[in-house]
This record gives sequence, C-alpha cells and structure tokens, in this order.
Amino acid sequence: MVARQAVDGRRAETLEKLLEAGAEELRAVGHEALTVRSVAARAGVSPATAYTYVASKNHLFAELFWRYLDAGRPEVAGSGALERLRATTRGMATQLAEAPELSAAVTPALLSSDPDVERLRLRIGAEFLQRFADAIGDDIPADRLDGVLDALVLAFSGALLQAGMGLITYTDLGDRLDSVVAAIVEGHL
Amino acid sequence: MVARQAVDGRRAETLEKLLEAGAEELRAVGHEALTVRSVAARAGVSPATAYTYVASKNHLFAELFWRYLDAGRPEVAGSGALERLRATTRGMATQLAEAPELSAAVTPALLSSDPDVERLRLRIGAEFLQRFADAIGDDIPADRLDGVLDALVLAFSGALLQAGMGLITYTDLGDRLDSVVAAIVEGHL
DNA sequence: TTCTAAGTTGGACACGTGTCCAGTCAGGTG
DNA sequence: CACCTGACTGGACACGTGTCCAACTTAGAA
Repeated sequence: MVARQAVDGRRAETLEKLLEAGAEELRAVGHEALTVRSVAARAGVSPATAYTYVASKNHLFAELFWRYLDAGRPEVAGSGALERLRATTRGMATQLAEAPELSAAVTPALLSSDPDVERLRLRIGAEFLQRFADAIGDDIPADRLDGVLDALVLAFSGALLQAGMGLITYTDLGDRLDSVVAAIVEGHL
Repeated sequence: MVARQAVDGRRAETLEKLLEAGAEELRAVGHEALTVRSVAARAGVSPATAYTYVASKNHLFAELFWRYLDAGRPEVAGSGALERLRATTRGMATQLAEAPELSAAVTPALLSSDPDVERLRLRIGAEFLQRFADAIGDDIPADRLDGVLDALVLAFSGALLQAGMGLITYTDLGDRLDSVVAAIVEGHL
C-alpha cells in the first residue's frame, strides 16, 4: 500500500529488474497467466520485495505501458493537421500492435481504483491529448478545437477498449482510426 | 464452466432471484465490494447454486447490464439525423447515469475472456451500433455511413472507458457526447 | 573493524475466485 | 404410494491477491 517510494541507487536497479522481468513474463505467458509472484521469481527477487515496488498487478501493467508509450514518442511532421493526425494515430496504433500483450493488459488495468494506477492513468490520458493537440497545431479554429480534441480522445480510447475486447485486432487499429480521424476532422479545417 | 443452460420453470425463478439480488447488492456496496457469495446469500441461495447460473462475477455484471440496456430501449424521434443521434446518445447517457454502479462494473467486466461474457459483449456492441444506425436513418450517404458509424461507436466506447476510469462522471457523459456527436456528424449530412 | 540503516526475505495470513462432488430435498409421474 | 429426476446444498479444494512482520544481509559510515 506504500506504493513506490523514491527510487535511488540500489532500489532503482531492483525496480528495473522487476519491470524488465514483468515485460518478459507478459510476452511469455500473457496478462491472464502472469502472476506477481512469477514476475518476482523471474526477476530473482522475493514476492515481498516485488510488492514494495509495485502496489498491484494492475500498477505493474500501467507502469510498463506508460514507460513503453513514453519511450516511443514519435516525431510527427507533415504539412496539414489531417496528415499529422494520421501519422500520430498510426504511430500509436503501431506501438500498440507491436506489444499486443501489454496493450491487452493495460486496458483493464487502467480501470483499477488503485491510487498508483490513477496517477499513471492521468499521465497517460494527458499524453494522448498532448499528442493530438501537437498534431493539430493551430490548423483548427480555437472555438472548435476542444470538441475535436474531445472526439479524438474518445475515439482513441474507444479503439483501445474495442481492441481490448477483441472486437478489433491491434493490427487493424491503424486503418480503422484513419477513417475515423478523417470523419471527425472533416469539416473543421 | 457450464455457463447457463436452458432456463425453464424453476430455474428461471432462481435466476431472476439471483439477478435481482445482484442488482441490489451492486447498488448497496458497489462492484468492488460485491462478492458472488454475498449475492448468493442475498438471493437466499448457496454459492454453489449461484455458480450454476452465473459463470463468473463478470458474467453477472454483463448480464445485468445487458438486461438493463435492453429494458431501456428509447423511442427516438426527430426530424434530422443529428437530432435523433443526440436523442440516442442522451438516452443512453441517461441510462448509464441512472445506474452508475452498474456502468462502472460493466466496463472492466466486458474485458473478461469468459466465453459467457464474450457472447454478451457482442450483443451489447451490436445493440449500440443498431441504435446509431436507426438514428441516422438514411440521412448520411451510404459511402460515408460506415466511417461515421465507426466513429460514433468508438466515441461512445471511449466515453464508457473514460467514465469507467473516473475521468468523466456518468452525468457529464451526455453533454460531452453531444458536442462529440456534432463534431463527428458535421460535414456528412 | 564495528555499527547502522536500508534492502531483502520466508512464511504466514485473510480473503475472493471458481470448481467439484457426494448427499439431500421436492414435486410430478407411473 | 414409491420412485426418479432435476434442483439445491455444504463443505472442501487449489489458486491468486495483497499484507504483515520478525529476522537476516549487506554496503558504507564512523
């Protein structure tokens, strides 16, 4: 319940070991079969120790996802908002598709009421918003910007949810979002 | 694992009792504290019996939600697609807002890989799609219809997810969706 | 070298999930 | 009436979660 306190020196290494092991375990057995104890074992650490770094299984997933997302921040360029938006969603969809187990794990995880998860979900939400805002630049009138951003964020979250439910594959996300983004942005440029 | 077989005669009554108890328990203690055993107790039935009707806690939530959704099918009328769409999303948002605990419960529940949940999630997804399609009627050109429907469904799912994460309240859903629906439909009519 | 504090550990705990099964009960059929 | 069958039950089980704590280890300061 202490969540994770400061990560200096020795603690930082153990945390790294744990997260690394978590990512491997996730790839190896998927998020349903993954166990905090199995991650701890893979990291060569006792379960009790693992729980001093990670408040819960969901927190582990959220942390892994956040780091993965953060690491893959794309450089988006293009001449128009639509083009840049598409590059943005494409980029994120690709990221998701390249780590399907992580993506599948994070959707339910983010719904947890665990306070450590809450922090991360705010960060992740803000990150999505930021990327869309950056892509749009000032190509959309200010009075319509909020509505469009809103729609984009909702559509993206929805895509995440649908993929999490298995209604779309993570691979299809890119194409699907392309047309949705077009539908949303159309008429606002 | 047997899921739920045919529900005739006596079985039907017990199922009804259980679902009723589930709904009450959900309102009373919320989905985090709700226990299959506590629902069984409230229904005056043993846990073992409960599990012959309901494959899992998630299945219970999905079933409750589906019935609730199905019961509240709105009659939507209006002269234009936008108007009818708004009435549709308003209606659904109101339903969600009137049963916040159920709504909060169902989002994570639908992500379960439980086969009984899967069936319901397909039905629920189809229901959303149907409602949007009905609202639009033939006011949107056929070649654009799919994209718009897609965007609507994604936006709605996204709203569900965001509300489930506590980023929006279920009460705000209505307003939020209004502007998003407008943003999506704009330029396609 | 000795002391100290941070880090780690084993092992137990309470609790919830979902499964299983032998045994009981009730109601309708012959 | 005796019987059979489907519904229900009690109680155990294996397993995962997250918590706790007294005891160890270890690296670096005094």
